[in-house]
Amino acid sequence: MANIKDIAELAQVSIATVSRALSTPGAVRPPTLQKIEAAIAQLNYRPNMLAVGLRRRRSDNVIVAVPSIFNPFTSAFVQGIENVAREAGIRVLLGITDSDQALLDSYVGMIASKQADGMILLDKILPTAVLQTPPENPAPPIVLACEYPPGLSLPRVRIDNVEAAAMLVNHLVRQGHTRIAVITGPIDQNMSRDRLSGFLLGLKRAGLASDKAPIVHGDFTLQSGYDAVRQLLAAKAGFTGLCCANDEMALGAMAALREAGIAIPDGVSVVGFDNLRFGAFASPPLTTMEVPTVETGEAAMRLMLDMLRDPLDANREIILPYRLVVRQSSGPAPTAVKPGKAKKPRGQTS
Amino acid sequence: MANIKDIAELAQVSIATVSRALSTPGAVRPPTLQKIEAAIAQLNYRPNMLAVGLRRRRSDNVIVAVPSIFNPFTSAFVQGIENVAREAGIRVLLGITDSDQALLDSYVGMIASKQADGMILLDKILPTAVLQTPPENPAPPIVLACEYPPGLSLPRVRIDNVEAAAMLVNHLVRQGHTRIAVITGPIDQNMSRDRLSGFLLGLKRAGLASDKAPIVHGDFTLQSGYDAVRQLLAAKAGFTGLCCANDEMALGAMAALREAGIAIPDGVSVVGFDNLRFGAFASPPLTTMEVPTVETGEAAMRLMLDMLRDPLDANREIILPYRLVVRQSSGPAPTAVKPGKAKKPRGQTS
DNA sequence: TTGTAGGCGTTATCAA
DNA sequence: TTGATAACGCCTACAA
Repeated sequence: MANIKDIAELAQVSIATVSRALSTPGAVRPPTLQKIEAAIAQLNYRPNMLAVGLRRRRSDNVIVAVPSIFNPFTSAFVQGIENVAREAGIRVLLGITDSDQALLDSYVGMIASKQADGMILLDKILPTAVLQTPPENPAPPIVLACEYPPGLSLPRVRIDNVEAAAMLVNHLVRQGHTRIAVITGPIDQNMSRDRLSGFLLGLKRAGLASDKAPIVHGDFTLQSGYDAVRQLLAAKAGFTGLCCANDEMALGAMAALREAGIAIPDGVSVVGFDNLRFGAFASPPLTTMEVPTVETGEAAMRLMLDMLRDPLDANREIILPYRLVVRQSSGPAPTAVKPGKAKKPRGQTS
Repeated sequence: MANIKDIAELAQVSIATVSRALSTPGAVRPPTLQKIEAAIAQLNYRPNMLAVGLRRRRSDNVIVAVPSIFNPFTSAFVQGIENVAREAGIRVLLGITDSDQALLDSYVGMIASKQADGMILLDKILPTAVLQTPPENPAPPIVLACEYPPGLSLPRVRIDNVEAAAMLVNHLVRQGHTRIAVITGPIDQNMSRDRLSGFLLGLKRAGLASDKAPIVHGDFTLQSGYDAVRQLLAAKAGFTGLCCANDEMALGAMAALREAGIAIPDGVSVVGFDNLRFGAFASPPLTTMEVPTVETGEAAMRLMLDMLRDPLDANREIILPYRLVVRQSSGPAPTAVKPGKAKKPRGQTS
């Protein structure tokens, strides 16, 4: 593979000039530039970015640490990051952590070993390096997109999960629902806790006893939504509204309700969170809270670019908007509160 | 940030010894090793992988090029790649191409610029560098996981989409279906074409006129499945079985059927492809063809490791198994074809 | 077993 | 505007 020296020889100039032609073409006389460009084309030369990075002391890589990629939210988030990374000439390294501390720390280590310039973190756990906060050396460039402990002052991007969740409850309350059950996400996640707080806040605001609301803990999977409803029904929790901490669980929950012969929304109104595309085509289409997934990734990457540019300045927080999407899975509360049976899920109008 | 020289000074040895301690600890006397390790710990030293790569002439990065990450199949595929990459000490770079030739070529360029050692490609397009096949310099290390033009001899991993699709048709045929419609994926993709061929092959094997089967082209999205069914119904294509080239379209198709008041499977049996997890919780649960998504990624990465180890040897093809998953969206063909409202079992499109 | 020294391919600092 | 040349941090013959 040709290197800068080969180009210099072929073009009859010094390697310094070739380097300049590459980085500051304006500083090279046009005829010289042309010779160099010809040589580059002829030898099909590509600068060795390892060497460039070694000299420039940066890699132009940003590592994105996510707990799992089996997740539409993650996909969208990564897509957003890619969008702005690409036009900034930054490569995105994907690190899957399984929420394993050692694994996450090893990815953070890639910053120290110059394989990446910074990290965007979408995980419930935090790197040891950040938690310990060694006072002398500054924390590595990290942007948070999920966990946000109060003590730390890292740049972060998020939505107001609390208010968004409260708005979902409010939507049900305004339809006359008073018995509202909740399926939470994994409660070791900050986001899940926030959404739960929001659901409870919504109940409280409506004057409903939030401490008596039936609450089941799920883990964001379809199966856990399904199981949660079975559990609620077995406990005879008599509810007409069901708030799920994400759409995937809501879809699982709807499957369980159908199986139990409970009509949606005539028997139970179901609302989800995230506006997954599958929700729109469910039976019936799912009412949900739309959160800006791609935009979250874009904002996170912009924050990272800021931070890389000026590590001190970028201590910011970005809060993105949310939006209620009403579809047919939610409707007026039945007058008599009893999960009736044998009604086939019917109808939808796009 | 500390470098190897700092360690050498602190440990009172030469940098060569430190380097050895890192790469071949056995070649260093234990007491010396201890001093070095102590120094490394004290200075919190991490080797600069850019410099290591420059010397060793490799990056230990593999780039994975995918058209989009908004796709459960892609997610699983990448997960599989990560699985085996991690234990091989290889980092995975994710490149999203949007199926854009220039973008893909720019990712391939990362191999020439030493940012990555090879590429795993899950896309319908191929790099210019591969297509042109410059006779002198060998093609860059690329593993194919989707497109597989006969002319090329790159390592590849895939499933037998043709036979798998035929098996789906056979499943319907054995239930007595004779009027079977097909929704294809984007036909510019090899995989879509294969699945279509397989559907047609299945019809032919059953003695059904495959050239008269109603066929609508979709693009693998929920919406396109929905639209396709509307189109079929509008054309009065009178079918009792519906083969979709992926689950996502099948779910969209089911939504459209429900909307039209057609029962599933009593009016129309629907089968999909991929065994998406959402299919199991659909209404009714979707019959589908399970393909080994994670395993495909794992196999692709193993092929890549082989290729990196010995570029000449690794000209192989791996074909992975598939499995029919029967759920409630498919059932016996109705004896009299009159699903719900407003539909006659006559006429056809193609 | 350890040390010396010459690259790996670039960039950047000086002079010229 | 161009050219020498010294880093960047590490690895690896080759010597000792």
